[in-house]
This record gives sequence, C-alpha cells and structure tokens, in this order.
Amino acid sequence: MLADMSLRIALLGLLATKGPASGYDLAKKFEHSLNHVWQAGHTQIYPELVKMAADGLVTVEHEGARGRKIYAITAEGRALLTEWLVGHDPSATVRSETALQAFLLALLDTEQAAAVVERIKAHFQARLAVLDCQPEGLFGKYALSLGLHQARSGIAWADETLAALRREG
Amino acid sequence: MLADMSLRIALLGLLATKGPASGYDLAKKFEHSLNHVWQAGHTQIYPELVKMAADGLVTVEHEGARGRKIYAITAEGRALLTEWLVGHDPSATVRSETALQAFLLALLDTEQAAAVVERIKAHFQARLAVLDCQPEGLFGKYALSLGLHQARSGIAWADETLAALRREG
DNA sequence: GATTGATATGTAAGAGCTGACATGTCAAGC
DNA sequence: GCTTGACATGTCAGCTCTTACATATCAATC
Repeated sequence: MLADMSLRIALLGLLATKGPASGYDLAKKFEHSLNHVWQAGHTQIYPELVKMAADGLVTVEHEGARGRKIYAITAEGRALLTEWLVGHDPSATVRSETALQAFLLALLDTEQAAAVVERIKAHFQARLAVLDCQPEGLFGKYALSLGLHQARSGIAWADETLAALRREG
Repeated sequence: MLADMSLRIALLGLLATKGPASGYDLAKKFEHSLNHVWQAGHTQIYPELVKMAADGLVTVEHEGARGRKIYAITAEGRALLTEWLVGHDPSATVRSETALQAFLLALLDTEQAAAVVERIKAHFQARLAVLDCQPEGLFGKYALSLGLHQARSGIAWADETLAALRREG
C-alpha cells in the first residue's frame, strides 16, 4: 500500500462517476470539477495512470486518434475506491496558506493587516461566485454544498476580522 | 526566489512572534500552535534552518547545552516575512482529503455515505473542542477565529448532508 | 501546401515531504 | 555507577509534486 493514495483515489473517482476517459480528459476534469478540492497536472496524471494500469486498477479500454488512450476503472479499482472512501480517516493534515496568513496577521500594522484580509475576502467571494452558478452535477452536490459553506464562513470571518481591526486600530 | 516558501514563512513567523528558538522548540511549536494550519516535522525543519541561515534569514544566536542551537530571525528575514504576508496571493491550491470524500459520496450507498459523513462531523467536532478551550494567545487570535468558523461550518454541512441522505435514502 | 493554434501525450530535473534510522546528552531513580 | 526515559539533532531513501522542455497530430486559414 502506498503512503499517499489521494491522486489515485481522485482519478478512480472521476473514472467511476464520469466513465472512461483519457489522461487529457482527466486533466481537464481536474481543472473544471475537482479543482476546488484537489489539483493535479497532466505531468502527474499520465505516469500515474500507467502505474495504476500496472496495478490492475484501470485498463486501457481502447486507443483512439493521436495516440489517445481511453482508460476505464476495473472491479479492483472500484473496490479500492470504496474501501478508501469508507475507511479513510479524515486526517488532521490541512495546509492552508490563507490560514498561515491569518496566523501571522498580528505581525503587520493595522492597515497592512486590513489589506491582507480584504484580499482573502475577495478570494473567498470569487470562489463563492464560481460555485454559486455551477451547473448541477458538475460537482458532486454534497461537495458543492461543502464548498459553499466554507466560502461563506471565510467571508464571515473576513468581515468580523476587518471590523475588529478597525475597532482596535 | 524559491517556488514554495511556506515552510520558511512559517518558521520565520514563529521566530518573529515567539522569539529565538531551537529547531526542537520550533518543531514543538508546530505541533502545538501552528498544527491546525501547517505541519512540519523536525526532519524538515533542521535542514531548512541550515539553508535559511546560509541565506541570511536567521542566525545562530548561541549554542546551548546538548548542541542546542538557538536561532533568531534577522532583519532580512523580517523583511521577507512581511513581504510575503502582504504580497502573497491567497492561492486556489487547496487540498482536502475530506472534501475529496465529500465529492465522491454519491458513489456510496446511503448507509455507507452517512457513516462517512458522521466521521467527518466527528472530526470537525474534535477540532472545535480543541480550539474552543485554547488559551488566549497560543494561536494568533484571528487564526483561532478562522479555525472556529471553519469547524462550525463543517459541522453545519455534515448535519445538512445527513438530513438530506435520510430524506433521500 | 504551408502556417498556425488547439489537441494530446510524454520525459526529466529538482524541490518538497515522510518515515525509518542513527547518535548523543542530561536528569532521575535504583 | 547503571539504567531508563525525555531531550535534542541529524541523515537518508524514496515518494510526491511542479516547472520546463520535447514531440506529434489534426483542423482551419491563407
């Protein structure tokens, strides 16, 4: 068992929900649907698919034009995916550069801090806007809902923090 | 300029807010205060401090017992830290295994999905409990507030999702 | 038929990070 | 003086991930 399965799981998840696809397709789907949750470029995806095929998790269903290889998930792949979803512990490992900025706000003077918080707020607002007009089904609807909750709570935090900075500054 | 400065920034931030410290101290502080925002083990911290010293961002203030080296932030280090805090774009790069699980919930049957959501809820509740009785000042207070907001919105999402699963299942 | 741009797949170098291993110091209790 | 356990620092192998580079196909326009 590999240490970090997340990329494999994400790829298997896409193949399971949206059907067989090429590496290029999967890279596009990462950009458009999984983007708010996980990122991976084609340079990571192509080699990983080869390894996953070697491990029996996917098969090359057929080869199309331009050397296009269409991958499909296997029964073994589905089993691994379900096992991970059901069994994986929601780990405490979160890495957020935004939270790091929030952690260190006290090092800045009030004006600078307010500017940083405004930028963070704008970032959450942009994400909210994208998610809000998302066509049904592009995202899993529960993931969409989670994203909306998180964006809204980020904006609420930014507003409170700006008010506090103004009071104290 | 390196591609990813986050570890450096986190270390500089700790040295700036809590004063000079050894690699061991910094590793402990990562565990206790920065833990909900960023993780790094001593195996990453020790070599990074050496590189940062070579780059003039920190200096070895003095050496204590047991070969203990106390690092202090330099003016150059403070400048880099401020520059990053003020100038860093809150990137869209978020990686959350929890969100990945949420994304793929539709692949599970209702019972399995509910169990996964319960686990996620428990995880957010545990985090909320830890943050709620956090002594003032261990966290930056704005980061603490952000953490509380995020934990609460995670719990709200879990409750809504469980209700929806029960309705539809 | 030549050029251009979107499509599509790949490799390689190097930075980032984790887990396992190795080493030595100091304080306290026996 | 010996053992034990917490303190403290470090290396290394191997995996993950990003950036830059390389290549080839197809469709459309000139």
